[in-house]
Amino acid sequence: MRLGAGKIEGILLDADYKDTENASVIRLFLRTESGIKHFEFPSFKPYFYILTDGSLTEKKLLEIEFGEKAAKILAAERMEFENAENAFKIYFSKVSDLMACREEIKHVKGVLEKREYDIPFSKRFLINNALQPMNMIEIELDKEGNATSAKAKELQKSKFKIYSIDIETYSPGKFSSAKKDPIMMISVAGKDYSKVFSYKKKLAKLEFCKIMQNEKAMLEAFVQELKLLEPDIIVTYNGDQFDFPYIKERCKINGVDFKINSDKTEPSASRKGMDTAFRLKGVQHLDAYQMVAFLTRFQVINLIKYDLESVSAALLGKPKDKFDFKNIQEVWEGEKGIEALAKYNLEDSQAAFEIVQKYLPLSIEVCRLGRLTLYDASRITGGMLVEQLLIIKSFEQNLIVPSKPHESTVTERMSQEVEGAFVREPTHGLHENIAVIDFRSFHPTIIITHNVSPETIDCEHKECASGKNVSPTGHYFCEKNQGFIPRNLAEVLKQRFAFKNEFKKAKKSDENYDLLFAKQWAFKIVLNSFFGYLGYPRSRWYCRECGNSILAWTRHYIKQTMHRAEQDGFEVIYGDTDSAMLKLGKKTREDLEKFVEKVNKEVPKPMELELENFYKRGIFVMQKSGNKAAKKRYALIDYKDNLKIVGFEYVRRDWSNIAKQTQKEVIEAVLKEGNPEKAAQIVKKRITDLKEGKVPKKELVVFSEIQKPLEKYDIINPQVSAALKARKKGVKIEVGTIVGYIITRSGKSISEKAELEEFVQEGNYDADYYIMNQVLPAVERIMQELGYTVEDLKHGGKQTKLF
DNA sequence: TAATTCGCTAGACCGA
DNA sequence: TCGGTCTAGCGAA
Repeated sequence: MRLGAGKIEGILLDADYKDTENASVIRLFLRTESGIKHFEFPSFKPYFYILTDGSLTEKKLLEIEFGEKAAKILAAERMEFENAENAFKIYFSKVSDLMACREEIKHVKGVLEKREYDIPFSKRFLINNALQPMNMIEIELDKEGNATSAKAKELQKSKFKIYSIDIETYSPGKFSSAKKDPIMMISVAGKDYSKVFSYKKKLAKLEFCKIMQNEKAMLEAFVQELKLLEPDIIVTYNGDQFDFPYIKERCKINGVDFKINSDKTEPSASRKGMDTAFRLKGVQHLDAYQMVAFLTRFQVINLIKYDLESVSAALLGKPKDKFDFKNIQEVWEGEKGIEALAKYNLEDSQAAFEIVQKYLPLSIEVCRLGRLTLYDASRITGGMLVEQLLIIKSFEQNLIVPSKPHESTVTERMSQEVEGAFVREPTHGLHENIAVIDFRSFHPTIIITHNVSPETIDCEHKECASGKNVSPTGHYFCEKNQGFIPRNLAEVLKQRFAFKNEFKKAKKSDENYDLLFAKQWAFKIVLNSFFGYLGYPRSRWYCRECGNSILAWTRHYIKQTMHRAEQDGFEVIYGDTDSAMLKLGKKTREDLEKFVEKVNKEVPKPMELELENFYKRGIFVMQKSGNKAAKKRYALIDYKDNLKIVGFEYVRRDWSNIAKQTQKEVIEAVLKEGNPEKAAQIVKKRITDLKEGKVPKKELVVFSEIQKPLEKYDIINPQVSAALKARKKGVKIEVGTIVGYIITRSGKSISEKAELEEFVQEGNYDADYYIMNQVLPAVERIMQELGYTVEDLKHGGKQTKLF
């Protein structure tokens, strides 16, 4: 359609391919000055590799027919790879021909293996042409308007057109069903833009409402508006599962064209792992719920609950009022309070919009790093991101990519046991003047230091078998040739440190502050995912013995460091995986710094021990049962009075606020003020409040995730019991639902007493439970270290002794 | 379709 | 009714 040769610039939004009768053709979607356009690349053909015994020729390959349609290889080319022999690159006209061939090629005489046959065509194009979605690219067009080349342009700060949408649906029964229940309203929010589409006349007086005749007209107006706005990104909150499939179904029922893809076709749900995702072509669908899951996976954020209200409150500091959906039917039909519903609908869109604004830079860095569309980048896992990066590196370094393992291999790999890290049993009690030291990027630096890689393990060189890369497991790694994994990981590590340093120097007011934060974090994500990927059963670069060797080295190095510290006169009080806690005693900070320096002269580069911080005071407690000090739970306070609480109930979502808050205040009184009497008073006060029935229910909620279908539980614990009761009342409980429950006064066992928060009246709580099973256990072992018993705590101070 | 192990704790379940 | 065992969930690294 587009005629005339020339160049076009634009932001790359998407890549896919289109099938014509004879060919599969790559298309790139660009945000150009005149809107979102797509361009076709007919010269790029689908391909994969075969490894042969050397007996095959190009001519022979071209004669073979595959599948029912007798698909043929378009062209075959001999290839030279460092890590494979007698390889051919075989091209096809269509992806369907490739698929037919890859099924049958193993039966061709002379073919030993197929490789890179499962890399999607459009992803292949982005990888091979070094194209980064969400970045500027330049395309060259020939006279017919076909694109002949595409190349990345210089990095630039991009502004995207982002609009967020949300729907409210009619739900006379328990849940809405797209087949019969209409959409009541649709909100759209963007920068300086707010609109709600509906069809209730009463809403007309709200300036942001656009009122149509009926649902059909509303849907038409909404689709029309999207076409007009032409966003680069459409944001939803759970649009993968709910909004988009629902809108699509309602459009179908009402006979409305839902052609919002940038190529004017209808979008559809696609599989993404176990779930379905909703992919748009060109314009990118960014599901903020998926984005939040992504941020959680990579520990950028840590939230208790993942509904939009909680996420908005936690990330934006804006608590949203929850609409009372119990009466939604009356509201809609009687129109009483319907304005509040419209406002609520709009606020949902706005909240999702703002969440995306805040974290989009990180997702965009992942797009660039992995040459992934925003749709893919925002839903990717750590393992998949590492794999993508290694595929890119293989292409750049002229290496052929290993295949994914068969299912039987995966099962076998899953059954392999691996010994993990070392955790030292702490010295319990209250300690003063503590230093925490740790190895920065421990796993990655061990991989690089000892050249750990699937191709370097137990190499044929005799010298390597007794050299510096012999792991405590007995396996050894080549000293002569740097492995694929360490080589590329070293590059990631270097970039991560560079960006991290740049970010540290940056000021919040700097223009590129957010960008630097995103960059260093994106590299951190990849860096930390490499080790897991080596031991991940579906990995293409799986190496269990590599993983075991790395872990054996972590145990070796941290124990050695602790030993050295003791030799130098420090008291080691704790350590976990990559860290050690030292009591300075009579030693000075300078002594400690010298010690760190000394260790760093001993350990090979790029391994490095760092001083994390000095702490004024710290406390370690005993296990609840068993006569040992508890690992992975402690509290520290630094010299600026910052508390660091680790592992305790305070950081866990499955404890009530009242227990957590009391624990925090107790820790504060003990560590900051060194005042256990005050701590005892705090506990006493809480017990009194509980007894008097004064405690508001939001302080009593315990959160827990339902991790499997309710029927599948062998043991009915409190959260399952509460969930089962709630389901009967019409609450939707799915795998992954996080329920908040309260222990009430009605029932015998704790499970019987558990009810979802929303069904509990203020004041209806089992005070005894909250005293004996929440508040006291949370503070008991802390106070025990200071010589206080539970009885002391109940009375608000130490009981006078008889003597 | 999916990174891992180590560790702690609660509360149900179950047999004596 | 008691205490041991098991299921379940979450956090540290």
